[in-house]
Order: sequence, then C-alpha cells, then structure tokens
Amino acid sequence: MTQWKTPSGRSVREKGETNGMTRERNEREILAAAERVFARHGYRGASLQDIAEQAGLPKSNVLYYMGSKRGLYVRLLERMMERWNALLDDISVEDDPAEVLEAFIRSKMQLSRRHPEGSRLFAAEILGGAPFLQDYLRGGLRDWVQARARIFEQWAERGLMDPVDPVWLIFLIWSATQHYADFEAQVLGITGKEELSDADVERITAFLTQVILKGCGVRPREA
Amino acid sequence: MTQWKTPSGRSVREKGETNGMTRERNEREILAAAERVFARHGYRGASLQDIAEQAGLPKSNVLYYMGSKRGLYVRLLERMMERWNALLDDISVEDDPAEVLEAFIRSKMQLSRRHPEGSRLFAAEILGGAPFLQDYLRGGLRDWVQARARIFEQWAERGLMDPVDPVWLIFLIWSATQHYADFEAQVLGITGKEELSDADVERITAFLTQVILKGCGVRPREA
DNA sequence: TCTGGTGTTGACCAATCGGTCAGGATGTTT
DNA sequence: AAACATCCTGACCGATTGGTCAACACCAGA
Repeated sequence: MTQWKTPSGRSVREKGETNGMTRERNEREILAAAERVFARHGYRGASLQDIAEQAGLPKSNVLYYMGSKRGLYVRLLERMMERWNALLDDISVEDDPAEVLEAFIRSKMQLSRRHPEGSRLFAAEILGGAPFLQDYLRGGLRDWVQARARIFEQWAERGLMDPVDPVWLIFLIWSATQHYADFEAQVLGITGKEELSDADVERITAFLTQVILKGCGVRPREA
Repeated sequence: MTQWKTPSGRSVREKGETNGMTRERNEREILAAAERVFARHGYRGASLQDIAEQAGLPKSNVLYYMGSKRGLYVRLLERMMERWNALLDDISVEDDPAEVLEAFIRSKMQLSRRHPEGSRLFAAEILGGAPFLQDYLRGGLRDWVQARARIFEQWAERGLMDPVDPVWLIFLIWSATQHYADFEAQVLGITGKEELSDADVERITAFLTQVILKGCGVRPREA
C-alpha cells in the first residue's frame, strides 16, 4: 500500500491568491528559469529538475504547467522569435541609410542587452544545427533578410552607399551585436569587468555604428 | 553466476595491426566524434554512448582510452586552444596595419573554416559561462589581446588608422568570423545553400576585410 | 611455449532523466 | 454547504546516464 505523507508546510500558491494570478506568476517564474538553464546547457543538457529548483517549484509542478520539456522549449523559442520579428519592421528605400543602419545596430544591440538569456538560447539552438528552427530560418527569416537586402542594393544603386553584398552586411551586424550576449563570459574575462554598464554598451554601439557605416561608405546622418 | 558470451565476431582492432597503430587510430576516431557531439549538444547534453557509436566503438572502449567524460572534454578544449594561440603569433608596430589586419581576418576565418566543430565546441563552452576556460580567458588570452591592442593604439597615434578602441575591434573581427562556423545553420538556411564553397569563403573574407579596414580608416595595402 | 602488457567488451551499478498519476488542498460558484 | 474546477506534489516508472570491473583476445619478447 502506498503511504501518503501530509503536504509540506509551505505551498507554492500564496494564501489568498486568486487562481489566475497563481498561474501567471508560476508560468513567468518557470519561463525565466527555463530560459537560463536551456541557454546555459542546450536542449539536451538542460534538466527539468534544475529548472524546477531555480523556479522554486517541485518538478511535477513544472510539468503540470508546461506539459513537456519539448513544449516548454518550443514556447521559449517562439517568444524569442517574436522579439526578433519586431526588429526593424518597416523600412523603405526612401529612408536615410545612415539612420536605418544605426537603428538596426542599436535595436539589435538592445535585444542582446535586454534578453541575454534569450539570445543565448537562440544561439545554442543554432549551434546545435537548429533542429527546431529549420523551417523558420528557411521561411520567415529568409524573407525578412531578402526584403532588407533589396533595399540596401537600391541604396547602393543610388550611390548612397558602397555596393557591398547586403546579406553579408546583415550577418556582420548580427554577429557583432550577438557576440556581446553569447560570448559575454569571454568579453568580461578579457576586459576584466564584472559586467557591462549602460555606458559600455553605448560606447560599443557607437563604435560599431561608426566602423560599419564608414566601412560601407554611408555618409553619417546630418545633425 | 555471471554468464559470459563469446566475443562478437568483428573486433575493433584490425588484424595484423601493431599496438601503437591501434591506439593512434582509435584515439583519432574518438576525438573527431567527440568534437562533433560536444559541439552540437554541449558538455552536459553530450553522451558517451553517442560518441562511441559515432566512433564505431563500444562505450567501454571510449572510457578505456579517455578515462572519463570530463578528461575527454578538457583534452578537446586544449587542442582547440592551441589552434587559437597559433593565430597571428608575432606582430610588431613596424608592420603594415592593412597587411596585419587582413592576415588576422583571413587566418581567423580559416580557423572557423578548417575546424568548424572545434569552433562550435569553443562557442558552446563560452555560451555555458566558460566553466572550464575561465582561467584561460582571464590569463593567456587576455594577455594576447592586450599586447595586440597596444600595437593598434600605436598605429592610431602614428596616424595609420582611426583611434578606435582596439579591444572592441578585436571582438568585431572575432565575432564576424566566428559567425560562419557557429551560425552555419542560419547562414545556410537564409542563403539557401547546401554548404559554403571555397569561393564563398573567399568573397566573405574580402568583404569583411574591405569593410573593416575602411571602417577603421586603414589605407589598403599597396599592390 | 610461457609470460606480461595492451586492447576489447558485455554485464553491472547507483544516480538521474522525462514523464505519469493518484489523491489531497484550495478557491470559486451555486 | 455542497459541487466543481484548478492547483499541488510525493511516489513511482522505464530508460539512460557516466563509470567500474572481470574475463577474454591478441601480440611481443623471452
């Protein structure tokens, strides 16, 4: 016969909390913990036990809310892809190249800065061969890149910038900004800092903007 | 009592192979397989079973040669760090900035190209917070960066290039080149290619060299 | 032919994995 | 207060994990 212990003293649900509130709070806690753990150890290397402990919940509770490890992971990826899609959503040939490129670099840098764990989660997924994001890469993201590439080409035709390959320019901006999230441990180790301050990030953004704009022959925006 | 089966027909050691040869061949096979698996799944996510299968050996044999999972991983990291250290080993203030920077970009690009699995292994280690490489980042690699940074600064003082922050310039080159190994899945997905050809890599190298040199105000080398 | 070192491997182990489930606790509604 | 839905969680499961070990195969030198 199974012996049932009395429940532990401290419950996960706070006293007097309405049902909806509990769900929202626990889900938020789980997603934050899971993003950290998946980012650090990859999909296979992450364990639900670890995620549950960091969220301050029993493992069973994590599965109660998220259904499965795979489902939790997919949900995190989708949340991160929404953030990606919000980047530089509408630009036109009529815009100023310097303005757009600087906004591109700045917003991508802020994405790495505001969601470092999400950025690393994305990086780990790609590093592992993108088993869950294959379709997204060959579909939505590809269209996003092609559309912006065409605008860059038209700018080059109008003599507003050098005729560089626009796709590789996009990769250059992605990699340079992504680096400060993914390789944070390397950056901190080499610079000897404990963490990057807002001022550091601002200086790096200015550096990247200056070098890349000048490197592509874009005249800086007039003040 | 334990029942012992007769050994399987096909042995790992080839007939008539001397002892030294066997060790060398098996170790090479194991290291190659382990580099792939660790790169794809990270330290925790990699399994010895998987490594053994990809090397075509029983799991016990992998442990016989490598001792432990940790030992195998450390050995792979050390091999990769040797390759890093061979990069741009001796440069001087008297050298031509354009020549050195182009050689830097080119050799780093070749490292990503020639050892993509090793590059990804390194990336996965950093992504996970560099638990095994902390000392290297804060020690040897830091000195490497500082020495080259000082030379870049002296070039700037002599008016051979713009006074950009040399450490961030090094990070820019690292990230841009590393990207083509680590995010290979993304690059291929978006460009629609099956793999990057030598010609592709040459074009990308030329693009990066052009943009970064121009962006830093370095006069291209005279032909 | 014997002996010792090297290579090989299936059986086995404790620990941990993702996931299921029963059954109790709590909040909301009627 | 009764009925119902949501929330909570320890016990449990089969599979897999890194690692050990004893038994065996094979080659070298004596």
